[in-house]
Parts: sequence; structure tokens; C-alpha cells
Amino acid sequence: MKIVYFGTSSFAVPALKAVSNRVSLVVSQPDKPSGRGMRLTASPVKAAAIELGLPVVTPDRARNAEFVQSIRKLEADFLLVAAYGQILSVDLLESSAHGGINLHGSILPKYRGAAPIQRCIEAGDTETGVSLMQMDKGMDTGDVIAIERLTIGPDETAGELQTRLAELAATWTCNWAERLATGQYPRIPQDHENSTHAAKVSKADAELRFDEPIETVYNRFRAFTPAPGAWIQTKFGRLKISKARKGDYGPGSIAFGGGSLELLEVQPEGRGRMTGAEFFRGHHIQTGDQLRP
RNA sequence: CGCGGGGUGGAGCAGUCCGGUAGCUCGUCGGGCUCAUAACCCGGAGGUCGCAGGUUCAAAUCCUGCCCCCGCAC
Repeated sequence: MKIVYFGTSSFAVPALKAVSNRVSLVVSQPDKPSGRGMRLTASPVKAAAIELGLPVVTPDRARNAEFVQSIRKLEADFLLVAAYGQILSVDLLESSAHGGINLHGSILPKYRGAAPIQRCIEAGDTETGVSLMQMDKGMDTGDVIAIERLTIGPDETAGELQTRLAELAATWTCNWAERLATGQYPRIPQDHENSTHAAKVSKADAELRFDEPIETVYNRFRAFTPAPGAWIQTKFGRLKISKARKGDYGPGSIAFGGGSLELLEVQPEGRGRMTGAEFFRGHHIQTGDQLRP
């Protein structure tokens, strides 16, 4: 069996490892400048592929005719796609025997698009899953092959959920691989009427605001932890909140509408991580003090 | 060479611009008070002020180089 694996973010790493012995080529996004100093950094999938000793290519545009031709020549059984980050053209999808099979981190047709895991937590959902889908020209609109469900914990963060979903996707894909290669599998059209879209996450989405209800704040905190990281604008500057829980009003907590968030680990601008208690102590903050600018 | 902040007793911070005996809150140790306490009172220990040079009578503070940490942006 020959698989061409398309993936970029860490969500796609476990599945790649699970089927690596059947992968003949890994396709990922080009290295991009990132981090302090803007150094070129390989994507998690590219890094994993190198570690596994698999060949990797990182085309700027996967729809490029030459690139599509090079994939066609591999005569793969199917393209396995997970969090790749580029739309695959129809030409490209048709370059293998059974087209593109996508692993998507939601129960389709809900949360199509870039950030399904974060958006479902932000919305306060209690259930999510992984969809295995036959790709078509639209964005996550293809026929569904199968869906595996998962319950979201009340205190689970996006990072924790992504890890569980990625592992679920990995073992499950491994089980499906043989069948996918035969082309004999279910194709259930999505209920397009009831689809929703999970927009890309921006830093601004992760800002917690003092006047919002605690439920909203807590969902948002969970949705954007650890990346890009929930934060709140205080009179001491931005305060990144890396660990927190819903708590009573009291020492070490910030009050929101109808409840409060107990700060367990924070990071002020230009400082290292510290406990909420340390932050309060260092700034001589006492119960009842205002943190808003 | 993307922009910027920071490294001061165990923790978090002030002091640095305008050099001159190292300060605050907490913790810790000893003692006191109390039925009792993460309470209160008294007292103590603990710091080569990131590293290396330089300027100076004198450097946490000014100058130069280096190391480490972090925020933004991407």
C-alpha cells in the first residue's frame, strides 16, 4: 500500500506515525520564520517525518501542475490529509487511485474549517469527535466515511483535547487503512443545511474581558490554552494565563460576571511564569483591588 | 540582523534616569500573645545586585562585550 501523507500541525503527527510504514511521501507546509528572532522553523509534521526517515517535500503551492504530476507518478492508493493548511485542488485529489481522505477534528458537518477543536470548546460543547471524509473541492464538504465520538471534559483545554483526538485519529486511521486502499467504504453525504464554520483563531479571540460572564470566560480560556494562550489586559500590562480554574471570589482570583477565575499560573509581559499568588504579592494586589487598566 | 521587556537574599517586586552604608510584601528561624489561627507583636538569619571588562575617591546605578529568560509580531 502506498500513502501520500499531507499534514502540517501537531494534530497530524500521531496519525503519521501510526501509518508511517505505508507512507511513501510526506507533504507539509514550507518552513516559516517563527519564534523570537524569526528563525526558519520546520513544521511538526516535517520534523516527525525526518525523524521517521521518510522523504518530505514542502511545495509553496500544492496545486502547482508540476507538483501534481510528481504525485501522480507515485501511483498512490490515496492521499491522507490532516491539518495540512492548504486547499487541495481537484487535480491533486484525482492524482491517486482513491483521492484524498481527510481526518477532521469535529463531527461534520459541524465546525468545518481551520480550528474545529478550539471553536467547539469556546462554544461550550460537551461532545466532539474525528471525522474521516472523502475530500471534494469544497472546504470539508465531502462525503463522510466514518465518525468517532469523544466526550469533552468540563475542565479540558484545547491542548488536552487535541492530544486525545489526535491519538484517537491515529489508531483509528491505522485500522481503516486497508479498507481505504480498496476503495470499498461508505460515503455518506453531509447535511449541508446544518453545517457550521470554525474560523481561524487570532490572538484577539483569546482575550478575556472583565465584564463577561464567567462561563464565557472559562470556555474561552479552555479553548485557547495552550495556544495562542488566553490573556487579559490589566493595568500592569498583558497578563497571560496558562493555568486557571473556576473558583470562589477570593485571594488569587479575578472576578468576572457571576463568578471568578482562580489564577494558578500566569506570565506577565517580560517575566517568567509564576503562580497567581506570586503575581499578586509582587504587585501588592489585595482583595477588592481593580486590575483593569 | 522583525519590535520590545527583564535578570537585586528562598518567591514576587522597588531602587537604576539625577553614582555614595541594599529596601518592600511573602516565606523561613527564634521568642511572645492567644482556647485557637495562613491572625497579631518582637527579634534574627539569608544577597559576589546574571557574567566579564572599563570609567570613578566611590558602581545595582554610567560605558562596552557576553550569557540566560520572557512579551509582541509571524
